[in-house]
Amino acid sequence: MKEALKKYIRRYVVIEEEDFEKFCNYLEFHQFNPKEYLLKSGSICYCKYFILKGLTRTFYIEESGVERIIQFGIENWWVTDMDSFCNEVPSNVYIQALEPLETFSISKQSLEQVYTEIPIIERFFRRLTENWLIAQQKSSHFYMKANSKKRYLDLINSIPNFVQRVPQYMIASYLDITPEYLSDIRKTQQ
Amino acid sequence: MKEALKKYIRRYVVIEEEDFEKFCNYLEFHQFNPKEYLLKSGSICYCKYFILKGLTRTFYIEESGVERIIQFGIENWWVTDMDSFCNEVPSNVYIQALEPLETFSISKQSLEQVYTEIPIIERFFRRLTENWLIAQQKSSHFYMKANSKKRYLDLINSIPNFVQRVPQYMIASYLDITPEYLSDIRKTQQ
DNA sequence: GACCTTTCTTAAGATATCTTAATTTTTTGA
DNA sequence: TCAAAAAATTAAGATATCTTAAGAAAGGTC
Repeated sequence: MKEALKKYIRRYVVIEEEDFEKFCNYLEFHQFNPKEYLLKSGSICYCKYFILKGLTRTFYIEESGVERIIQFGIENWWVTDMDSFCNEVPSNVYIQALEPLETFSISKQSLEQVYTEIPIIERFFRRLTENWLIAQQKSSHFYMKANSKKRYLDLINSIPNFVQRVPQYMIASYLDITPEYLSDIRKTQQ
Repeated sequence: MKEALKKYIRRYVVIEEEDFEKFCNYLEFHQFNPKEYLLKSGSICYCKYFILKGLTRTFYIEESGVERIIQFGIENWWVTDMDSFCNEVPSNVYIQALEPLETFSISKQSLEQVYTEIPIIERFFRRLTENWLIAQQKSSHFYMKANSKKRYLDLINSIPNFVQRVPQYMIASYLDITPEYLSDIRKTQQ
């Protein structure tokens, strides 16, 4: 189980077994049922979660009451609300399990301690954050220049069989289009 | 001149004079004239630039030939192409001075060395990147839910007298709308 | 100061996407 | 297994934004 995490970390840094084990001592294993919340709007996000198995969505609720999905989390992904986690401010998003979920979590407090005790882990998270930023930039530029259809095609091609795991109206919400229009796109597509 | 940078770093971490001075030894002072390029598409971005004075834009050119501005850089801002810098791949953006520009730059090679020699600087850049990510996330969510007019009003309110420093068609490009439509928005606005 | 270039504005028609509302299909839970 | 709830589709009319094209204003240079 820890192997997946080790492999993941080694994509970013060279880490000794010993340091990895030390890091693992700070992690907690946590399971969630579908529809259960890892985080609710209004509370502070005190953890980062590494997804071992399952699927999450991160969304906020507009004034109009509409839910907007801003991120999905899948296997080998860290999920958290960065703003709330880093700045210890109340979150305005929800993080919810969509499938039976298995995670490792680490608290902010632990993580700060880890950064000082195991510098290679701070390096790992620095690089991870850099890559996350790069991905976020790319997707937001792609989002700007591509129309809805291209965004949809991009999504279904980027993560194989991801679309099957999530109801279509959530895909629409993530792509920032209405479910009706997504339906339209799919019709003219096939 | 170094004071601005020191002050900036101290917004993120507690740093000793000594460490700061050590870090400064790796920096190079660099000036650019308006329209001069800090980076051109196709080449690798080997530096991060800290802007002491002036203004930059980062843009790419679409297949259609249209320039799309994805970022402006102003005083007390680090500019670089993160993807190209971190992964040493050819950039697909241009970074250009719009005003006479004064910067400190640091090369990737130096920076890697600094990370190992002065851990507090690695922490600084970790936190900086976290905050950058948070800002990027916020702006991309705002962008999604707000219409053009709201995006324009948000921009003119967020950085005082920024709009005066940049031609309107560049503002339009940054807001991802046509100059004609921005003109329209401004008309109905006042 | 006048001319050439760049930037900004105006307006008309075109298009992508939304809204609303009704209908059909699929999923869920008792 | 069936009824109720949730999700997906369809279609018509509405709206935000774009495209094109032309004219007006502003700025830079000899």
